Amino acid sequence: MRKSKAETAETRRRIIEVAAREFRRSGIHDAGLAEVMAAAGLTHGGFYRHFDGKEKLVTEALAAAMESILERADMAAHGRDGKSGLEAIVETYLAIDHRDDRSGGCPLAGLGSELARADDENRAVASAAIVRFLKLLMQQMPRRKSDAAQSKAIFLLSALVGAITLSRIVTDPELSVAILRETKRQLANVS
Amino acid sequence: MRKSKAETAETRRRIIEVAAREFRRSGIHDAGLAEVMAAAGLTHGGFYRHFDGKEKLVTEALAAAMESILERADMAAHGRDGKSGLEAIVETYLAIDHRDDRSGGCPLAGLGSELARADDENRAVASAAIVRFLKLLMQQMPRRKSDAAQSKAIFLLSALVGAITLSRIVTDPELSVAILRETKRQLANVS
DNA sequence: TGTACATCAGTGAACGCGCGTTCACTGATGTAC
DNA sequence: TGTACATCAGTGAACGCGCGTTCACTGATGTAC
Repeated sequence: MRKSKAETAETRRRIIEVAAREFRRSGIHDAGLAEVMAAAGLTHGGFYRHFDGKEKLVTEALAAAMESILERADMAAHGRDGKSGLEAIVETYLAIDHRDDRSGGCPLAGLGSELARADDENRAVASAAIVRFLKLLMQQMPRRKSDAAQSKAIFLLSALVGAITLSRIVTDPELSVAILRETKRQLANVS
Repeated sequence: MRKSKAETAETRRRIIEVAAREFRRSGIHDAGLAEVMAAAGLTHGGFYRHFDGKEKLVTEALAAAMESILERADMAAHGRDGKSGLEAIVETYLAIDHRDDRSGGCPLAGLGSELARADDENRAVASAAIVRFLKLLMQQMPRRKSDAAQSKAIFLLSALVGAITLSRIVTDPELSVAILRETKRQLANVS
């Protein structure tokens, strides 16, 4: 049954990718290893050939999820048409598609309160991603190195994460879209 | 061992109060019933004399936690000195004390991503509280019944919830306080 | 290049633990007369 | 008001289930010569 090195690396990559989705979809605790391994097309027993334990997988999956979100925000900022980079990022982030795509969405929103209780290593990974997100936002601003730019970036990210979180909690569909729409509208004045 | 009706009601109330703290401290899933009951000075077996199951307790605890936060925001808005009602609420909410008090803090921040995955009943309870929070914020505004007021209230709440969540995730203490400070600063311009 | 052996990815059963839930029991409270 | 019985809050043991982890085993890959 032994697999080639290339296949092993590919399998490991696939487990991380699948886990990143499952953790965001069901929460870190509620996504079981057997479930993740099955989604990767494997049985649960083989998990420990790739990772030392669930926590290690969480760390890698979190990093991968943040990477993909940052990439998406970066692409939005560059592929804009007429809009400013900030507007493009905000519109992408506060899209209904993002609200409805828990599995593929931003981990800061999808796992926010769980991350706040995570161990130092996972919080450090999330922290690094937050810093990169803030830098990405600042790069879209005219006076990008000023304290004011950092202040605005922090504010923006807080509003983005809070709005997606609230829009997912709320049971009234109209209020849910209003949260996204009005947060977008107000942020247009800020940036 | 039977207790008087008054004692029974008091015990039930205490279980809810303790649970509201434990759920926020450890997360809904990670706070066990035995742990909650022990914190209430009881053994776990008696739990089912008061509630049909864990989910029912979660609903009541969530309602109680939201109630207490709304009350605190309301008090802040009234007990202000010189500041506007909005400023007072924002300062109370974005205080370092609030960031550090997960057990007693706002459930929207402390349980946000878990609530987004909760069942309809619990999301409905959270929703009702969100609506009340928005109304409370709108009451502090000059043109309190306008669409613009609702828009600002939504924006404010998103930023508040997002900022506390992020400030709890971040491992760099300076960045953590900066998130609270700068969100406060930017909100001063909005309101 | 070919061969013999070691390595190790993956399987599936089993283990151990924690947690929600159930249950028989106790004895004080509540109620019917 | 007093008495006899029913009710039920709380206890602590036990159950059942899910989940993370371990383990013996298989057989293909990698490596030493």
